[in-house]
Amino acid sequence: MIQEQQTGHNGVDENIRFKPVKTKRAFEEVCDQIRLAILEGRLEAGDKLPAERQLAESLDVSRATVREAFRTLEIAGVLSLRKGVNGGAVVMQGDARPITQTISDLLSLGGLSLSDYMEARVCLQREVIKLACERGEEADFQALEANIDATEKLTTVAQIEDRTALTIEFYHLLAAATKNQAMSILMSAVTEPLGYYIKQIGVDRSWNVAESRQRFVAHLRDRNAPEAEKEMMSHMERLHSYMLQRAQEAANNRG
Amino acid sequence: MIQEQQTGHNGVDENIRFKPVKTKRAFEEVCDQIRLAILEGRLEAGDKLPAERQLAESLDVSRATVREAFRTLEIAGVLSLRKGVNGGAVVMQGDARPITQTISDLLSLGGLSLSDYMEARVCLQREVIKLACERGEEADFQALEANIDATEKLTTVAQIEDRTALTIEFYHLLAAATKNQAMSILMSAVTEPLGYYIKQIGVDRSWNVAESRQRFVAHLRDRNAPEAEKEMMSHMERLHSYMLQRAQEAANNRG
DNA sequence: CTTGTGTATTGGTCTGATCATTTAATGATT
DNA sequence: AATCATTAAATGATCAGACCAATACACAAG
Repeated sequence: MIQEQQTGHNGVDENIRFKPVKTKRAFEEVCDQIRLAILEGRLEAGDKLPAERQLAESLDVSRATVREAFRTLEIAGVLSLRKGVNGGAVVMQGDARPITQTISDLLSLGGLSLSDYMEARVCLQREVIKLACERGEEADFQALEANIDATEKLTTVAQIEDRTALTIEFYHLLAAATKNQAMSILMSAVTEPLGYYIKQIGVDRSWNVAESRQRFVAHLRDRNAPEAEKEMMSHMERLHSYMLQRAQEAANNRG
Repeated sequence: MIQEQQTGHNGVDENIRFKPVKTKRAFEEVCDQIRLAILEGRLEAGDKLPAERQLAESLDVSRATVREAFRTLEIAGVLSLRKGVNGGAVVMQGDARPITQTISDLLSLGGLSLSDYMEARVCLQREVIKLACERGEEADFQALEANIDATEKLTTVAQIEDRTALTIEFYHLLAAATKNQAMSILMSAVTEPLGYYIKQIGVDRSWNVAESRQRFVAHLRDRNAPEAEKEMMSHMERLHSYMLQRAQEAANNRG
């Protein structure tokens, strides 16, 4: 049963690398064709693809196959499917949600530990702060302050959902101040899954977040990256240790 | 056509917020149920779901609907579908590929600019270097050096594909040295799309990358993060300006 | 011009069948 | 007894054709 190591005695397996055989399924082929068309510029955002029935005939596959391909690309944020006359599959500009979804899935499936996740969040945040300090405009700072004000107004327990949404928005606004779309996307992807945990374990009410955030924004406005970073880091450290602790408690209760 | 602002004259639209109606499709409902089961721990990695035919009956939907749900979760890396006896849908630990795919899609669709993308890559790289300097072990450094050696051996034009693969692997190995799964995932997601561009526009052959990488690894081994960062940054700056230039040329040729 | 009413188009779902692949059970061969 | 080829059953992959449901546009009514 033990496969003998091929050590070159037949002369051709030193440099030849075999790739595992993977027969492609029909819907994957359709996906690839569409993605290739986009990559090569034959399709671009806003273009409408043929109707399912028509495309199925063109590609000589069943409608179900086209549907699975469309579904795949819809989930990926590449296509948008709309019903009705003048509906159909339209090419989008792409969507960051799949990234967020994947992070959430990895967290709930155990493919990613909470502590690794949160450390990465801190790392990203550091870079976001640097850029935001450099490029943030007055409008960005005002948006952040408006967000803090709005959050302070929501104090009742019933409003925890809205409060959480505002907290997440705070990080979005901060990321937007970097003027870098990629940083915004990554920061969102890494922030939104927090919402679930916050809802789950509640917030640490022993501590007023608003003050810390106000100081933070003031540092941003001063273009004082080190101080802004320090302020944010102490906040995040507190949040993360609180979350890890609560997660640990929950695990103990289960086990 | 201008909608009159509702200013409370009918008394009930001040505090009531309406959410847009969004009728969920059947397959989405199935997806949600499976994801919820995972989140609540009723399903976990390794578990096998009922066969399509059986689950369709349980949920009182058609097989096609179950299929679209399974397909969605398979693409997301949550499920693995296997044919044959004892096949079926098995829950996985999650997969980072959807993130990479999404970044690629965003790039090719124009939802993300090449320069924003590359800047984010630099930012992430900085953090990766910090952590790798802190936590990298001798085995990590040796793996990096082995990678550099292997890359140097591939010099012919025909081997550019393998060369590119090794370059991408270099960044994976570096990310692995952080001992942080999330950083590895993000770095991979942001590195792999490079492969396409490198294949497309070729490499800058006027410059020996291996030397730079060797110096870089030496700094890592010395735990000298600032110098390692400096070395890597100069490399990336060169690479990125080269890529932007070539991308610009390509755009000019098209337009 | 506005408003309501059809109506054709298109994605969403269902039913039911066949194909292809994989594994396990079976049986023949050594 | 061990090994190998054969067969059978389970399961995903695909196909075919039908109907449902939402949508936008044309058109009639007021």
